[in-house]
Amino acid sequence: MDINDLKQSSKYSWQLDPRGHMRVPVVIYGDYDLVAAMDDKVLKQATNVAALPGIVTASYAMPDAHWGYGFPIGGVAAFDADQGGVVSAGGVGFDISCGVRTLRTGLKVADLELNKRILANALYEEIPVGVGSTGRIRLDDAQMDAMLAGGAQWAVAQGWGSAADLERIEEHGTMRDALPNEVSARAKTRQRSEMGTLGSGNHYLEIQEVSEVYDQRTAEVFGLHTGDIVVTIHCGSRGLGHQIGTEHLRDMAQAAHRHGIDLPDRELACAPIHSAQGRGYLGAMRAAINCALANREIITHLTRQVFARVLPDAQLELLYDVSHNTCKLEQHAVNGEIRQLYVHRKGATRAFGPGHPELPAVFRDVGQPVLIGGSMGTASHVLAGNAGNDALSFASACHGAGRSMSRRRATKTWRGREVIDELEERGIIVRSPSMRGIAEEAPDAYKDVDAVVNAADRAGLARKVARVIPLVCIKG
DNA sequence: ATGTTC
Repeated sequence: MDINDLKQSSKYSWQLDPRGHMRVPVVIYGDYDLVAAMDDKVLKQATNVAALPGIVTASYAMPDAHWGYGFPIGGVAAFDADQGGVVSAGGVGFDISCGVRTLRTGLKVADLELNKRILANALYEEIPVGVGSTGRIRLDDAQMDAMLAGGAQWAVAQGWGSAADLERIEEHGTMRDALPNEVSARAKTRQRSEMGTLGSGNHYLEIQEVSEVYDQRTAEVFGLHTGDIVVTIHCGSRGLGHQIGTEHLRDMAQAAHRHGIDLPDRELACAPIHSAQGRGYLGAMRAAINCALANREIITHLTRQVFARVLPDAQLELLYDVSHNTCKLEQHAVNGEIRQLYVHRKGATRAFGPGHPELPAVFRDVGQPVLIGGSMGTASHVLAGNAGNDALSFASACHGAGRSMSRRRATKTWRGREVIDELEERGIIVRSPSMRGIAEEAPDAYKDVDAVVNAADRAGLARKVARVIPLVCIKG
């Protein structure tokens, strides 16, 4: 984008003041190079979001932002229901509650040396991955509704997970106020056999090594040390979330006029929070959040079974589980006044700072773990929510590296096999059913995750704690 | 992201 259109509001933020239909400014976080390299559509889409009814403070874009459906991916926007505020299916995205969880293993790099390939093969064997993949679990109607209401707590109660994990999951494992009855039969049918599956696209399961620690005190609280082996799982709500997104985008676009909402872009389809349609979407979306939380818990269970067989000394303990495609009702201070706001984070991670009452006691002093997944073959990062970020981004940070090249262009640029061979030479084992998927996900189709994370850190959104590098990647 | 143009 032409960065000259923006005024630099701090060393790592850029602002567009309200004009035209905008009700609030746009604020984009990043250094000069990151913001200048962003597609024009990021600014256009963030500007459109700034025009939606009931938006509060600003329409934000994180340092990894790129253009998406309606809202930018990497977008954060909060709405006040009592001031005509809206909820937007496009503001959450198709992969509802897509997110990341990281597990500590108690292993060091040397423990993996002999078994790395065996482990990679066993994980690839046991964890269903790829488009349309199904698992061994089948849910009947009653079980489906219980899952959609209970999330990871439900999974644990079924024996697929560990009760100790629950406090280390956002919402303590269960998204409240989910409405399974608002989820269509078609969405439920699509999900019936997909519990405990990774999916495709940018989803993955990685075995990683902690390569650097930046914040010793926080890393100690998180239980991370240089040379530690961790497992990170990135996936979402599979066919169910996608179906809910598809249906509600369509319905919201059709009904916007009836609600008196003038959409600057049809893709920004939304409905008043105080409307049957808004309530219906929120209920279904929360059910999809539970689906994603249950899904990641089940995949964790499968992962533990594989480790128990291959490396019985390992103890997989959850560090934390974060979602980065959600709309959540949260309390935020706006100009000194506490307000209840519906915060959309689309490709943005919640990053509650120290002392936040939602956090489990273990993180109370240091802030929430903010898990940033890199692209395949590159580093990932663990950050911690910063005091004061409430005023910067409704306590949000980036979610990953962010694409810099379209999937289509990536498939014309790389062959999957070559990408895998190159990674293999660097000691990274990749297993995937889709060579096209691998080409789409080639490391260079993404921004530099280290630059993105540095910008988030320096902008004050979240602070760097540790960097991890991949050893094994099971890719969708 | 996605039973990958339902």
